[in-house]
Amino acid sequence: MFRPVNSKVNFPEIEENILSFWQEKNTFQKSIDRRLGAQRFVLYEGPPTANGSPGIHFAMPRVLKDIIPRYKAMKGYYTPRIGGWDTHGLPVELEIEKKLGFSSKAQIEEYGIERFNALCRQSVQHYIKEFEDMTERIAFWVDLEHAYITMDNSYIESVWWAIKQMWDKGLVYIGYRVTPHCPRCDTSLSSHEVAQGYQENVEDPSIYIKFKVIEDRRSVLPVDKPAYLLAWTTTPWTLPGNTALAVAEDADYSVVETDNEYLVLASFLLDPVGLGDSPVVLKVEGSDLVDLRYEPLFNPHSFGVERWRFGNGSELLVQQADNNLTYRVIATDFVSMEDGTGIVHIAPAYGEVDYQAGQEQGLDFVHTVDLQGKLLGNYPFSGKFVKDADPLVLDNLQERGLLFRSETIHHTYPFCWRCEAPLLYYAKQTWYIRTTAVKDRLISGNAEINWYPGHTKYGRFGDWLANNIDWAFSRERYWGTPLPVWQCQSCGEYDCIGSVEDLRMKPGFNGLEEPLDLHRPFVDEAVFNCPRCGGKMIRVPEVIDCWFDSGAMPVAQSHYPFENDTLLEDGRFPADYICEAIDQTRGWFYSLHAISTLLFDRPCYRNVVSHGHILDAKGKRMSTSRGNMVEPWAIINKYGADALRWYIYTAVPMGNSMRFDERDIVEISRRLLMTLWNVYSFFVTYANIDNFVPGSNGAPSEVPELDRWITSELNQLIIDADSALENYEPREGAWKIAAFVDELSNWYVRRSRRRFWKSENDVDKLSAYNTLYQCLVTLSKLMAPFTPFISEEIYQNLVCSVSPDNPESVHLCDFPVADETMIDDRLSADIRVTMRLCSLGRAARSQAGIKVRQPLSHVTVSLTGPSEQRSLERTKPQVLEELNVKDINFAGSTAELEKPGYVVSSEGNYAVAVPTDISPELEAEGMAREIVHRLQNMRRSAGFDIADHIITYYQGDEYMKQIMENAELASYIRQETLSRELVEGVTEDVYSESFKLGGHEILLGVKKLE
RNA sequence: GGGCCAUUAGCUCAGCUGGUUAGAGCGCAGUCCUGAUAAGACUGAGGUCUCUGGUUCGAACCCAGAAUGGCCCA
Repeated sequence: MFRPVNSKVNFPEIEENILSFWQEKNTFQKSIDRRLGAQRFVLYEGPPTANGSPGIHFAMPRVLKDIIPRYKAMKGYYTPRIGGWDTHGLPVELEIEKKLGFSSKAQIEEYGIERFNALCRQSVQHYIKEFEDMTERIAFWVDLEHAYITMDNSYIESVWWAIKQMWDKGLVYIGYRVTPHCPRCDTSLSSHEVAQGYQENVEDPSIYIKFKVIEDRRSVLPVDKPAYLLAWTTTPWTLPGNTALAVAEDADYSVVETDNEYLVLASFLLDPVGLGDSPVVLKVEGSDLVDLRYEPLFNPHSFGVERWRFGNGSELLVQQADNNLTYRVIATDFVSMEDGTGIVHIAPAYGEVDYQAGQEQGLDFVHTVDLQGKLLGNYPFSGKFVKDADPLVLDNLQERGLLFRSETIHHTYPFCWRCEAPLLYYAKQTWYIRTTAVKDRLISGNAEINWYPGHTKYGRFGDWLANNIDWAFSRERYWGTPLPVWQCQSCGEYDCIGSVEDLRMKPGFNGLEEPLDLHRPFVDEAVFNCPRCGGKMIRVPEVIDCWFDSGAMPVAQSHYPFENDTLLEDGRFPADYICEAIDQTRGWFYSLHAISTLLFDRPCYRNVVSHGHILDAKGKRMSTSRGNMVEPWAIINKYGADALRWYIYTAVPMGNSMRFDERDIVEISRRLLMTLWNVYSFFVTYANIDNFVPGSNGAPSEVPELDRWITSELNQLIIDADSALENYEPREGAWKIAAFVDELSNWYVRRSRRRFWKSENDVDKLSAYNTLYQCLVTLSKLMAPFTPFISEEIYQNLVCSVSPDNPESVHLCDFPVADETMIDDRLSADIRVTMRLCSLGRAARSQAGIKVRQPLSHVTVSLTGPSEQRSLERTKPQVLEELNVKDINFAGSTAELEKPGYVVSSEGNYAVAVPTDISPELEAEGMAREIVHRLQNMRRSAGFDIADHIITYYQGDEYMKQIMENAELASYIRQETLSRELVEGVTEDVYSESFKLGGHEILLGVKKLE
């Protein structure tokens, strides 16, 4: 006996029970252990940032991650998978700052880094708990007990090791990076923060400045008067940092003559600049101006400021003082012809594109502003805040006759979202990793990776690699992996530390206390002696980019190489599969790839799925401020995790963004899960009545057609689902499964119902039971990776409850293997024709207004050709029954069908005609069926069990009496309604209802037999 | 401002290598079927395949540009 199943089902409740079952049986661990020794299939878990409560964005990648290893485990792979948590970084710090009401780094230092970091640690620990609950509830099977945590000492130590490897290869260096910097908070802002602080209509100076061309180098320009290049800027304070002027190579420039000088600017901009009426003495191309040299407005050497020059990558080399310093004109592709003069002032320290140009063209680099936004050196405006210095710069230039024009402009400018100080684009000292040194290998390694969707490979990711720049990986913050670099206070020597042991063994080491915590401020106390000069080595203040943390997980999760030193040989590296949202292309997908290539010269993942983001039902990005976040718990508690999982697999093609609409989940629950559940509950109900025991009897010599058909479909489904998952296309597999469930319910079961409830226990009935049983059990296995809960529930009851020899969980089963000999394409085609004709027949009936319950003598059909006619001949009984007709006639053409007395329905080359005249005999038969229908409903209303036998009472007019007394019809009615007899006269003590059927009154009563 | 992706019925999505009249589900209106079904069947209404050009005998599909939305960079 199977456990009885109610057709009413509460999925969340079932799922909770299954979760306890898995926990009790340790099923996840067993699913791994049973494959010990088999080939590994490795998932790398991209660690979620444990900051804030898990939203639906958290559930999505995890569901997509889960399905593949579950499938692989069933396919025989050994699939241990380790969870992980990203715990460092600015978002965590910001949350604590908010809590403490801080708005600057100074406040953090005042409060104490130790206390501050303790709060950060506490915060992520709190959230990890919430994330774990959600992970478990959606059945993402991953080892949370041994999850790697990026803030653990062992993790940090591996990260140090990785950095040291790169250091030893000469791939770590100090350079500058231009970042949006808040001079008041003394910190860089992330792009997200910058985006929050844009203000429109900000007033700024708009000035045109003259740069004097060096006489002996201006062969292209007339020489009788001094010549000036005219440039434009809205940030006069950056002018002391100017080291080049840029032109557009293919643009036209004009040389304009005024009283005592020549001015050079883009021809297109003569009018807007106010020189439209001045005589143009010469026209040149931008390329003609390239390499012209000009005098700096402010020679840094005259104002006590250092001059540097770009070397390799972002490296900067100090330059000798030069009182005759000149700069040159360069060509770049970012010179705008929409405003300004077509000649762009370049200050590599104060702009991203400026900086890049500096790097690419080996320009000079002059830094004239400190981190608080005050000008350095001994300029007339030194010590002033940049915005206050602007007018003084203008005065100075005016005095020297170098200011052509000065006005104001209103534009959009970014401000600090916390303190509203104007942000400065500012080159800061930053530690770099020279990823460009392995650029070719990054690109060739990418060729070995399979991307889903495929376009990302040479699109978004490939482009990113092709334009690779060195990785600025240091951060001037507190809660992060400390950069393991120490510097000598005396001679400036640097040393990189690759392990805790390494540090402790340093001569003169002191200061790292137990219990060990490698975070600031504790690590900052570690000091040792300089190997070169014996001076005191102290750690540099930076921590590292948390993307480096997560990108180092292939080694750091195993504390490699301090433990697990066979990692690279034993199959745990590289990963077979990783999966995250598309924004990780330049995030984790890149940091993994870069670090792996730098350390091991090879990629660390073979297959990567990048999925799109979840948007709200209107297609807008979800955000707390918009108030359109979807709370995953609410969805799960209402519909269950299986429904949510299925939705995530099927809603959109991989990589597209997904509009989340709760109504779609409702539909999945109803259309797929409930349909499946009802098939299952139907099976159990009748199987229990008949005491069906699975596999109790061999197949009948001739397997009935319907059973062969659904078995054929089932085996095809196995192939389809298998290949879909093999190809990382869960959506394809899910669709095929859904289509099968639909066929199973709405054709196989619908057509087979009578076989299950007929009273004889013949081979046909047994075949039906065996077939439906096979379908349900196989489905539970096929669906196990997709919908682990309902699969388990069905498997437990259908398999475990009756045969304890089988694996104790569906997740410990092998993935089904198709028996291709059972696939019968001809039969599939036959049934397709049958379904089509039944559909048309029903349509024709509907048009004619004749209920299906009313038998008809025949239908006439027209088909494409002889093969389809043979199809129909083979499945004729199905059509007769489904359409409730006595016979089928064939017509040569559709035209033949259209004769009087028929209603035709057609589609393509198919047509079905039903006759509209109905004989009294057929009408009586129809009436009998009508009565059966009413009695069945009454049985249900009266609360009888399906198998209860009854006595039926009736009272009606002469016509009704004739029907009830007609031997054949009465026998039919008795059989259908399990009535022992039909008795005329309805007594008070029975359940009764009256009906008017086809103009005839009848009162019916039913009474259960004891 | 640049790159990638998307845009097909009121909604969510299919639509193969360019080839007959562009499909499904939901929703809506109606009819029917049903002792597994909270389901199902049938009919109907609903389409400028985002727009504008181009290529082609033929374009939802290929090309160019634009718009809108998303992501990533500036």
